[in-house]
Amino acid sequence: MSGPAWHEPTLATLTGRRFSDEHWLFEPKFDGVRAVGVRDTGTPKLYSRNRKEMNDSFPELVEALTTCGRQRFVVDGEIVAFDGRNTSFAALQPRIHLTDPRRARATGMTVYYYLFDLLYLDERDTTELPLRQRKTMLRDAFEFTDPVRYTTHRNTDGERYFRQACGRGWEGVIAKRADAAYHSGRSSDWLKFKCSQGQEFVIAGFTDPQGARLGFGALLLGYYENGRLRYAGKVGTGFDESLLGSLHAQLRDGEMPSSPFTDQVREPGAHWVSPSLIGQIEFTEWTRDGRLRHPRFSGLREDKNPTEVVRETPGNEDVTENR
DNA sequence: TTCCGACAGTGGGGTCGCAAT
DNA sequence: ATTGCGACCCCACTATCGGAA
Repeated sequence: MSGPAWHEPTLATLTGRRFSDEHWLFEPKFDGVRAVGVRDTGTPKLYSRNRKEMNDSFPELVEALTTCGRQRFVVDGEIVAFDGRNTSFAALQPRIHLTDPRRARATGMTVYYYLFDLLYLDERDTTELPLRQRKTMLRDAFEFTDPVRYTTHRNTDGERYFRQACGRGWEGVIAKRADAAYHSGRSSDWLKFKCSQGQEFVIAGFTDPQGARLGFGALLLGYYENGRLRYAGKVGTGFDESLLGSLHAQLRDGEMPSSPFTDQVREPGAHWVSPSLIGQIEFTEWTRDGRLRHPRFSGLREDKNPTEVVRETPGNEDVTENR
């Protein structure tokens, strides 16, 4: 890199392993949009993970980067909006695609740019330096005033930090190897510890497969509320080929002509099945529209009656479970 | 030889922009 | 005015293949 220029960001690898290790440090996992900030003396640019320029969506962040005291730099961070105390992708979403900076500002949604890495400063490419050193340089290089913020990290006790993060309703924690150079693309030097949710859902339909897919595309999921079957969205991942085949056979046996849902489900070509199978589904959160976000299938549940399947909320936990 | 990482392909919710209806 | 579609954001997961160990 001869000057400050776009650099493909590091992507963290999901892991179920939690650990504490003196060679690793721990950061909050934000629920926002990844952004690489580049300035070569002129107007700073904000780029998405796929190198799409986002200046028009976040004009106040561009402005803040202009006045932060440095002429030539490349930084890595996350653009976030808050819903209460926590970062919220849903809150940010209406701004992401806006192409008119005046409209972006007019949304009234306050956004912040949390910086957590430094790739270039003044005349120097810093990507080969160890992470800890890059972070120190980053912290010292800029005047952090809203909406640009420095991302604080923990040096110790990653497991405890993870538990606290989940308790606060965060998305999770990113663990980073403290002595590693900056690596573009997917890397095992950065690991995601995700706080996940899961519960059972009734399977009440399925969609046709696309392309080379076998069996079915996705399962249509529901839960009972006051004796009526509410729609909770679809799940289309988590199956291997044999499960796609065997589940599809079971579903065909239970097919029925009309929708068992009380909600209108607009799903062209959907097949309806009598709600007797129950699936365990992992997901990140409920969306505003009552659908599952990032759902994945983790198995069939044989130990429950479909009518017992309800939407679980904090304080509405099934006391027979010990998750 | 076995294992691992990168990649392609399938699937999810949501939003905007634009063309077709 | 409404609807449908693609292109983006956020993703999870499986299958495959080639190179590293």
